[in-house]
Amino acid sequence: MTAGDRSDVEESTVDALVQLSFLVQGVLGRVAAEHDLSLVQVRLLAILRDRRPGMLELARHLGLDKSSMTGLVGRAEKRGLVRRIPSPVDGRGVLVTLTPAGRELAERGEAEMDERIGMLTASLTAAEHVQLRGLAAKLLHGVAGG
Amino acid sequence: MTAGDRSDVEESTVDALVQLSFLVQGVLGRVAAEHDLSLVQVRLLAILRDRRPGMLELARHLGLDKSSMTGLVGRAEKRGLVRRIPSPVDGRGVLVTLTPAGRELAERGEAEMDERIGMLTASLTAAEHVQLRGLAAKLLHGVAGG
DNA sequence: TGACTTGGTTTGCGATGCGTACTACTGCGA
DNA sequence: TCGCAGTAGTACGCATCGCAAACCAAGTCA
Repeated sequence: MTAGDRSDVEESTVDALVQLSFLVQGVLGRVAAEHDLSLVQVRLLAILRDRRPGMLELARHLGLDKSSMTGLVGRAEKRGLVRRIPSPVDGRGVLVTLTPAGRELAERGEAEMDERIGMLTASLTAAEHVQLRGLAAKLLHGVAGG
Repeated sequence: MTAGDRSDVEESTVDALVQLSFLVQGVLGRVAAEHDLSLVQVRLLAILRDRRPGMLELARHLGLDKSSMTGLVGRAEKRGLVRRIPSPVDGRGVLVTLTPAGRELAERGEAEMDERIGMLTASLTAAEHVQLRGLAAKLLHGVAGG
């Protein structure tokens, strides 16, 4: 083993985590595709549900280059999901906001994803739900925290 | 709530799961990118580590169209990671196999991913490792099992 | 005012993935 | 043995996606 000091037990945890992530992303991707959306588009709409950011801020949130945003927002705008509004405080700036159609799609999509992912966890007991949330929180924390 | 019969507690489990999957995929994607590979390429190499499938079988494993495989394998071949071998039993068929360079990259990449994902779980106790594997297994099972 | 910064767009490039059409080989029945 | 439906792959055209570099216009600051 290249990472010689990691036990087999830990390796298999890694494996479980990776497989799980592919499972979840697969479901998300499939649901998104049913609405002719990519995962990035979904995330875009999700962000816009409670914010009205500029292009640069969006790029930061999505981990994309600003030049990629132009296209992403442009395509979403062409589909009538999103609108560009000139910033009232900065003549260069643009604020991106959901259209009613975009909001509707965002909400429907989110509900559907909740449902479909929820189906995965349907067989878990209440205690297992708690466990899972706890573990996820701990893993997610480890990133921000240290 | 559209999915009205799902409790808030369950909703937040879904959220945890989704966030976790993005976290893991993000790490994987970053490691892959450091080697100029996409996640699909990594999966391709991983499959080839212990198999020598045809294009169609590969497409099934990766959930891609067969026409997408031509390009994927073609690019990998151009980079010297993979080789196409005419099938000995089927004149139409092609077997895809790792070159030594491809195998080397696949192994190094896998080790690195194990390590990087392992860093996420480093703070978990032994008991939590067991929990996590158990939960993942249960979720993954639910898919195949029904 | 002039230099620099900053928010966005444009352009060009390559990767990715799909659908369709096409080629070549297989297997099978008459 | 011939002929034909089915199968494995490829080629092509299209759209999305993401990056990098060049560029533009509006703000900032000395």
